[in-house]
Amino acid sequence: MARVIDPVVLREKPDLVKRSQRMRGEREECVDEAIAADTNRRAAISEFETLRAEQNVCGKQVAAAPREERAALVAKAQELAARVKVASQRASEAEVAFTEAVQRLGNIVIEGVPAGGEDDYVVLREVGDIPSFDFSARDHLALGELLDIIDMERGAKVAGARFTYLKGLGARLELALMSLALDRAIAAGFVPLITPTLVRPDIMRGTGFLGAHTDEIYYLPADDLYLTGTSEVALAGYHANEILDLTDGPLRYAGWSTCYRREAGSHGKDTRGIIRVHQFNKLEMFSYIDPADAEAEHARLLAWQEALLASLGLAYRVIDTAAGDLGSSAARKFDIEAWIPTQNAYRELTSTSNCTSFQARRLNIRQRREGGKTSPVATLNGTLATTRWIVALLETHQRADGTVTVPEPLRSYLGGLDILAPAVR
RNA sequence: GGAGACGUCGCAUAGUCCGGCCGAGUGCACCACCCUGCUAAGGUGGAGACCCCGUAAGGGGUCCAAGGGUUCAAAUCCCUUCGUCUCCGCCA
Repeated sequence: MARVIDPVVLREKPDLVKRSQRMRGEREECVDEAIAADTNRRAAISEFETLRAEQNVCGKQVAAAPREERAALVAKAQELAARVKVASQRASEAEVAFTEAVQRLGNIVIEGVPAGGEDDYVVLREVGDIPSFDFSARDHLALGELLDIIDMERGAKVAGARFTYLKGLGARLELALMSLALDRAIAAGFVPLITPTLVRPDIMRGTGFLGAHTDEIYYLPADDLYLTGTSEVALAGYHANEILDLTDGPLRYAGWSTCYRREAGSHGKDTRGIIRVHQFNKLEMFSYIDPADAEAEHARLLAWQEALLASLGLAYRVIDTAAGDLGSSAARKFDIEAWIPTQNAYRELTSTSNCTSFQARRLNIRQRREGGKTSPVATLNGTLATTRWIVALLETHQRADGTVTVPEPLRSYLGGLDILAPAVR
C-alpha cells in the first residue's frame, strides 16, 4: 500500500506536515483528515485481527475434532466466519480511506525552500556572459530553417502541431548533445539505461504523475498503457518492489528516452519552434540513495548539470523553485534556465528534484540497513540534456551570416565540425 | 492471433490430482556458535516481508505471481489479470 509520506511523521509531527502543506499553498486540513483516517484504520484492523485469531483457533478445532462433534463446531465456525467477513470488509475500507487521505498530501518540503507559487522562486546564481550581437539575432527556428535542420511544417503535416523533424545536422546535433551528456554521465558513474516509454498505470501512479497532471499524459486505452513524459517514470519503476543494497553507495542511472507530452494546458504558449513540442529526447540522471545523503546528491546532480551547460558556453541561472511549484513528489527542485537571446529571457533547460523517500514509498523501494531492518530509499532525478537545449545552442552561438559555431565539446561528436552551415548540394 | 505448459520463503525444488496435521519440507547460499590448527569437511542453532497491539519482553494478523470467488477451513478447487516458456500463424 502506498504510504507516500512517512506515517510515523504524520502521526508524531503533524505540525511539520501542516507547515509543508501551507508552504505549498495546499489544504492544511488534509493532515488532520489523514490522521483521523489512520486512527480509524488501526482500530478496524485490530478488530478484524482479533476475530481472525479466534477463527483460526476455531478452524483447528474443527480439523482435530472427532466426527460426532464436528457438526456443532462447524456451526460455530460458520457464525464466526460471517463476523470475520464483515470486520475484514470494514478494515479494508478503512485502509482505502486512509490511503486516499494520505495521498492527498504532497511530499514534505525541505527546510529552506521558498514558500509560494510559480513566481516566488529564488535565484541562486547567474553564470556566464549574456550573449550580445552586433547584428540582428535570429531566433532558433529562423536559424533552423536557414540551416535546413528544423522542419516544423512537415512535422505538422505528418503529426500535427508541436511535432517536428530534426534533419541533417539538426538530427546529428541532437545525437551529439545526447551522446556528450551520456559520456559525462558515464564518467560520473551513471549506468546508461534505455528505458521503456510505455508504462503500466501502477508505475505511472507510483511515480506520482497520475495525479494533477493526468491530462498532460498520452494514454493508449486499447492497451491500458501510458506514454512517458520523462524516463524518470521508467527509471523510478526500475527497482519498484525491491530491496536494494546501497552499502557501496548510491545506484545511479542515466536514462535515454524519447518523451511524450500532451501540453494540454499550454495552448498558444511557445508555439514557435521546438521550445515546447509533444515529442523530444532526453537524458535523465536518476539516483537511488540513502535518505541521509539525498541533499548532498541533489547538489551533485545540480553540479553535473551546470558543468555541462557551462562547457557548452551557455549563460544560465539556477533557481530554487518555490514550494507551490513543486510536483507532489518533490521536496525541493532546482531548475536551470538558459538565456535565450531572442526572447530576452531565461528558459528552463534542466530540472532536478529531490523526492526524498516519497516516491520510493509509493513504489516500495527499500534498502537493507544494519541490523537487517529495511527502510525506504531516497530518489532524485535531473535532466542532463534535452532536445530543447538546441534552442539555446543555436541562438547563443549564431553568427551574422546565420551559421552557428559548434561549442568545442560537441565537435568530436560531429566529426570535428566546428560550424553549422547550410548543406551545399 | 491460435494451441498448450508453467509462476511456492535469496537461488533451485517438494507439496497442488485426494482442501485441514503446510506459513510451508529438502538442497545450495547466508548468519551465529561448536569442533577441527587451516584456506576443506563436520555438528548445532538461526534465518523473509508487511501490518496491528505493546515503553519493552512479547503477542497477534497478512503474504505460496496479482486480484476475486467457493468453503467452517485454500499453496491446494473455480474465475480474471499479469508474466514466463514451447509449438503454429503473422510480421514494417
